[in-house]
Amino acid sequence: MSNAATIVWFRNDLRVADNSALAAARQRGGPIVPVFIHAPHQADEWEPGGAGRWWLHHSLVALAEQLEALGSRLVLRAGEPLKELGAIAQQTRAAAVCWNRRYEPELRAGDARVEAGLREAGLEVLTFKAGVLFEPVEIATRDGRPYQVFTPFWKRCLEEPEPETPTPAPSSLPAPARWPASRPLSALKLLPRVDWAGGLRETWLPGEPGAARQLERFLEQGAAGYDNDRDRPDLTGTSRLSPHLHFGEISPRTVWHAAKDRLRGSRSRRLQAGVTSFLRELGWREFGHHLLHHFPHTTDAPLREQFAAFPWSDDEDALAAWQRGATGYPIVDAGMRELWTTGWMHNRVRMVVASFLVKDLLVDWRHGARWFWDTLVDADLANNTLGWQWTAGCGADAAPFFRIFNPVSQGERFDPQGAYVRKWVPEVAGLPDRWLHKPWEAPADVLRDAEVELGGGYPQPLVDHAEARDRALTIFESLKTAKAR
DNA sequence: TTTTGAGTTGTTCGA
DNA sequence: GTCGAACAACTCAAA
Repeated sequence: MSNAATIVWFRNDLRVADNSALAAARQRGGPIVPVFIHAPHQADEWEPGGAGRWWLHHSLVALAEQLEALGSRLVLRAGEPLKELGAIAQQTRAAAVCWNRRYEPELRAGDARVEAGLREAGLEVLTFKAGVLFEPVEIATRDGRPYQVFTPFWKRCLEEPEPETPTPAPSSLPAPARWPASRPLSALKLLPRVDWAGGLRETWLPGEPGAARQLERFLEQGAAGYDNDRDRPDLTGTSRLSPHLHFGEISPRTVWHAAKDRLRGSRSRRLQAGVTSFLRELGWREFGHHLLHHFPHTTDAPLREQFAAFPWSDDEDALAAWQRGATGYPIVDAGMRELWTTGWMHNRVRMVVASFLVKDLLVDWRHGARWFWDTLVDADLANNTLGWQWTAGCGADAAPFFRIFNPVSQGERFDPQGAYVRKWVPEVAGLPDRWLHKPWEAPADVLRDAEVELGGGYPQPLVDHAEARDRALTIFESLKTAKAR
């Protein structure tokens, strides 16, 4: 055992439990220097948006508290990671730097440069798997190629050895003789200047304890019904773990094993089915990382190349109406407003609003991806890219081009009593269920009784869905013939 | 190399 | 109201 200090560089792993880098540093025996470096220009093209920065701020507060409870601290810095880590290593006489690996293209390249620089400076660098269940390079087809279809990908993952059992949080962390300088959190300027985050505060508890609580609550209350209820935005049928997973406040291994443990001693078919489909959703997260690792250009370009020629509309008014939840389709508007207020949107509704933007309004999926990126607290490059490309039909799925969501029938199917729409679109709340998802079809007297004025308090539909659908199908058709020629 | 089976989440029409 | 078929053709993954 060496007595030299070890730096643990925290990034998207803001937790002390099942943190491989932290556990390895602890094993080395010397003092530990936990560091977070705010480096907003690491990924120029995809800098975190406002909602993500809000979350990060609070997650850092929580991490600092966790570390203090273990007799340690969180050293906050801003600037070039290589420079900062080098300086901290000198001050603390550290011999090694540990971190958990990331998979986003630009971050991965940056990490490689930092690793090379630190080694050049004579430091040991140790990196670990902690953010995924299966690393992108571990999973390949028989031909050694990356998977592009989910089902065989996940089947293959399930043939792997079970993900490692999570390691518990260390019971204490030895402090260095002298702490290096740390900036105050406020200096990172992560919080919005104008406080628009009230809805976020009411909805979320960022940080490791909040993540653990959320997982526990989900496994107790949500897991058994997950198979059925996860599609219902009017219920709390989903796990709502996405932002916690994104910031690494809980590890996917912890989620995996906790979900499996929940099955122990239970013979409930529903619970079994719920846990299986929940784990499959974790699998989609894995698949997103797998694809982004192997196809790094897909953040900004379609995976299926013929889609590069898609004649997207540049209707900025339509995009703006979608963004502020004023399309005239209640389920779409409800989703967009939920997003704006809480920094999150139910997964089923994400598909509906995305399909509407891309296929009804014919707006480039990249505009949608950008908006989600800026407004989601769980904004994650891998998941966001996969989701939008899937919706647009240009992604990994061999997409049947006719898969166009009907915002009315989706609303009626998944928000049957209208609780979700009424919550987020109060302008139409007075309508009876029958007309709630299609106010423009309601008779005049029904509208009057419900105090709904179309084109006044609530907009007329931006487009006619049936016409929009035909338009989209025609364009998809032309893409095909263009390619055949 | 060639063949074969299959692909998260849909919609609409007509019986 | 419910159900099955049609919506085309392509690409992926495995045999």
